[in-house]
Amino acid sequence: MQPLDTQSNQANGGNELVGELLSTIFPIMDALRNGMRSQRPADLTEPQFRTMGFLCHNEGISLSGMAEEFGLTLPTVSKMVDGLVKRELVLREENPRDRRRVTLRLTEKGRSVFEAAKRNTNARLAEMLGTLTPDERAMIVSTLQIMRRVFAPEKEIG
Amino acid sequence: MQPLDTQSNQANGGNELVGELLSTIFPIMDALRNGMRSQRPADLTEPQFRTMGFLCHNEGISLSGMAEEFGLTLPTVSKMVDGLVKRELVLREENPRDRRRVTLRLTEKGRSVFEAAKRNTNARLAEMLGTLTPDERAMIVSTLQIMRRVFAPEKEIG
DNA sequence: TATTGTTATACTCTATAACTATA
DNA sequence: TATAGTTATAGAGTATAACAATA
Repeated sequence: MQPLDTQSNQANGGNELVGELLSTIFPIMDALRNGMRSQRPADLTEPQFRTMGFLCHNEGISLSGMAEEFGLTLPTVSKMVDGLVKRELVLREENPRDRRRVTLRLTEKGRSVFEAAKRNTNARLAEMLGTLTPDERAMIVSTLQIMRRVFAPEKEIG
Repeated sequence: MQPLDTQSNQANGGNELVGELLSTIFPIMDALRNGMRSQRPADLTEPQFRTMGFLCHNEGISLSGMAEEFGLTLPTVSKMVDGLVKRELVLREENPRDRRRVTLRLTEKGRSVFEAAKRNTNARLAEMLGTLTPDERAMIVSTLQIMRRVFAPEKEIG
């Protein structure tokens, strides 16, 4: 949102970048949250959106698998899943091979709510990004790939 | 964190970008939160960090000014400021010219805690970005400027 | 009457500690 | 004994509704 102290970020290599990075991603996160919240009552918070997006591609994962994936504690994901189960967006099922383990997946309703939130989020962000030229968008694509190498090295998009 | 459904984002202009944008900024936000939380007991949450960064450059702003700036409601910022006041990081003062109004500023402790969190956050992110080549960093700088034109048009860094 | 802010209430997100059930 | 998960508790962040004080 703000430069957060531009003056002191002009020294060396990566450091120079950080203030600009923060004052760019904060407004993006704001726009993202607005997109997810814009169609009540089927709206989702950012953690719920991430959780359901992950379940969309990792059906049957356990709670501890999710906790590790997201870098959160077990009680945190357990409680977050509680909320999604209460809204009938996610199913908690027992794993018969190891009855300590829970397996998770989206309900049909969950999938459709997630897809709607994603469409909405995409539409909002895409509309904003659509004001750029093709060259500018291509430059963003290349740069995002570089940034993912740094911040999400194990999660390249194929 | 995840692509969140790469397949369906390959159609038109801005839309193609959105999946890549999300799977890039989520891990960045994770790294940022880790940086802010890494030196207890003086750690800050992301909203606290943003609030204090804003106060750092806008001493004397009112609660409603902050609420508008952040796109939050008055009760929300009032309560968040409560927490910062309780930790003696922010001062709430009465404005004698309009006694309905509150003016806010960082305490000395607040300033030093914020600077420490910022140093820590910067160091962590800068270390990660420092693995890139100068050309790659220059490309990121240019791209962030483009993205700010889209998502934070009124807040250019001078 | 309109504006500024607080309080009451409720829900989500997060953590640590203590617990249960299963392996 | 170790692992998977839940429950208890607590604090932060968010909202809406109802309120008080000031203009």
